[in-house]
Amino acid sequence: MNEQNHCGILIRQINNAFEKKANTRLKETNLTFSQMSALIEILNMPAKKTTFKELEKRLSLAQSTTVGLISRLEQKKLVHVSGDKDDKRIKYVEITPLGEKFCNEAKQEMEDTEQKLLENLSAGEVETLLSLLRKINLISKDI
Amino acid sequence: MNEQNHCGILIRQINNAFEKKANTRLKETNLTFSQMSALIEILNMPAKKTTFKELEKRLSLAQSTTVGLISRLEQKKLVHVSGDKDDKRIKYVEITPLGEKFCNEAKQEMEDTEQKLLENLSAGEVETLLSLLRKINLISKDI
DNA sequence: TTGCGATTGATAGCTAGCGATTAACAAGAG
DNA sequence: CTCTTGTTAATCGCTAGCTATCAATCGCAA
Repeated sequence: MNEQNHCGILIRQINNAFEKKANTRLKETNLTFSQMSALIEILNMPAKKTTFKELEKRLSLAQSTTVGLISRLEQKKLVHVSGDKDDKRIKYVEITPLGEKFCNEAKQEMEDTEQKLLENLSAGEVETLLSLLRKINLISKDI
Repeated sequence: MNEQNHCGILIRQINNAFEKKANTRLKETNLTFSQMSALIEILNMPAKKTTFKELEKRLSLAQSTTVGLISRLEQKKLVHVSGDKDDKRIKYVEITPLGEKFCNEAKQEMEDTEQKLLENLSAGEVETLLSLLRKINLISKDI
């Protein structure tokens, strides 16, 4: 019925649907999908700490979006924000133990949702899809 | 460097990056990516007309989001809204000639952006990707 | 006919995302 | 040292998306 051939529109629809479902499941954890994605990215960094600027690049977000996101995480005590004593422009964001705990709980919910999204694909198809998505994700940062 | 294995997060990042770029290019057309997606969907319908409810389903949006989106398109005179004389709950949205003109201009900009996103993939890889995305898009509506 | 469940749309209040602008600061050229 | 250029963060005003809730309407069953 809906034979969509535009890659951008397809990705947008899948993203909207997935995010909606993930946020429903995440509601009990008091985290949004976006907030969880940020926490996962911080956890992947050495010392579980990074700069605002680096996080912005990793998440493909605008600078103004990153500020707001971190601010909401800070209010919930899930991250700790600090300055750099040498370069006063730079700010760091570091995950707290509470943040790490919440993140791990939430990650499980998201993985369950992913499972459902991919359940009609074979293991090989899933690998192919992930590999192609990783490839265009690299390009997408500077098109 | 950034070895992301979560399908949901990958899709989210690609979508953010693509939407950002597409909106930049679309700025001259006075349309957003989201508005253009809606216009394309309406154009695909017989008589270039559909109900609010049907559009909502096609776009995988929430009902409240659809109302706001159509309202902004109506303000720009790109769609025309009307009621059903039999069932007073139902509202129709119909694309105007102006809307069709804007949509076609904007579609070209989006396709150029898609071209860039996919330029590192072979023709076969693009087909594989689209086919897998279509497959999970169908599932995504009811996970 | 009345009344109840289902459907459809509207509204309010929130997070998330963007661009544009401003401010603070760093670093290098002269 | 001063000026200029580039980098980083903060803020404002907007679109977009969501849930929850309310209101109107329809259809059907009793």
